[in-house]
Amino acid sequence: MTTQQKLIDSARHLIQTRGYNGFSYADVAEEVQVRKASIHHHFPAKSDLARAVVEQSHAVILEQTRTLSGAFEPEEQLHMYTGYWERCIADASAPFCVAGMLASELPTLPADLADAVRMHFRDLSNWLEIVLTKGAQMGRFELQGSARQEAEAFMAMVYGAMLAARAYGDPKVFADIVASGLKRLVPSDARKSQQA
Amino acid sequence: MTTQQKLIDSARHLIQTRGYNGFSYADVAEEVQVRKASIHHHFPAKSDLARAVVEQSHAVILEQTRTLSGAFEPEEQLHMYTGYWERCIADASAPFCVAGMLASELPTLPADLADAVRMHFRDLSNWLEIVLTKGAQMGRFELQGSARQEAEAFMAMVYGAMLAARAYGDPKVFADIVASGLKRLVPSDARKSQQA
DNA sequence: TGGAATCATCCTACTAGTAGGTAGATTGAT
DNA sequence: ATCAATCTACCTACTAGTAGGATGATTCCA
Repeated sequence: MTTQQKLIDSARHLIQTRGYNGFSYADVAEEVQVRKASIHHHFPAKSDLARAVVEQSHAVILEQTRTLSGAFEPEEQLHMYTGYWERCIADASAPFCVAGMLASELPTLPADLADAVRMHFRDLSNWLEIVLTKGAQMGRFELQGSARQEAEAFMAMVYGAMLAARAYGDPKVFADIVASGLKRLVPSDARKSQQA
Repeated sequence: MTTQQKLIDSARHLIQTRGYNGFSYADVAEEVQVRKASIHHHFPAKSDLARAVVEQSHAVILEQTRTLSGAFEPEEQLHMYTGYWERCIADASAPFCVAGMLASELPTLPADLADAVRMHFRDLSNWLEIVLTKGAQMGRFELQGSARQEAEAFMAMVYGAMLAARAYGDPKVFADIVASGLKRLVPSDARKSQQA
């Protein structure tokens, strides 16, 4: 793996656990075992490094949602999305979404980095809206508001669940909250026939 | 107002907008128009100041929920709780809950401050659990899991909605998400009779 | 094929500025 | 006379970022 990628990986982990204002080039330098000046060679400013982290995460998610959308049913897609985070949080490999962490710090971020964060949220909620719309058309989901509203609400619950899991120091909290959120989308008659 | 209270108010505002790692004694000193050393006289360490902020907010919320619980119906109580934040976010006076902000930074916080944050979440979810239980007994709410689970999910959605509103830079996002969350708690037959 | 120039990478050494925090003097009310 | 509140002046540690040199691989060209 290239030094550049090691730097991004280290920065990602540090942002997830400590936030943008909570880590320094010195932290990255120690994790990757290079000098601070070497980081500046690859990423002149701290915001460049953080932006690279966000844009790479963004690209991965975009690719994965594209792959998922052709091959799986709407409810499976949602379940795979939440399941991904469930595993990340449970094994502590990624205890928080990078964009979620940065969103809480948004007012303090350099403009270019803030833009990258906003794009993540825009694309994620767009994808959720599409999945929910499709699921509703197929009769798999029962929406109570517009697909747009339900998508925002679902996304909010996922990020709120991450926050709660962190506050309680318990990954199970995330799983429980998200499970109840998924359950609410399933039509009540389908739920009853499953229970029977 | 005492200098001490001015310091707490300033710190609260700074934590809400910039987070614990995003503000310094120099920021507070400028807002309150005193020297840094004067802040250290009242709050020897930064974590002491932040803890005072959290504990004061905690006390206010505890008192308000106690007042509410005797005088209002469960659905009114929830509406007043979310309405409080709706107004805070809309007029930008308090664009984020202090404890929510600090929870995202939890791994970087001094132990005593982290404990204070955890207590806020514990008490808030306990209150929500009581309100939801009462509402369910009165037939005003239709819970799909245990009251405990529903309380955690509701809380997660409120905090996720704050995050989303910040990401989009639009207070209306918070209002929309929370409205859909409240709607979901109302039994479907009550909803139908309202629509009719 | 044998340099010679180029370039990316990484380094040591440094800067100016800011962080949280301390020592000790001054003020003013009780 | 005491004591809380505030101040000036300072400290050490750390921040992001820079200047410029060493290394080593690639490319250009005679």
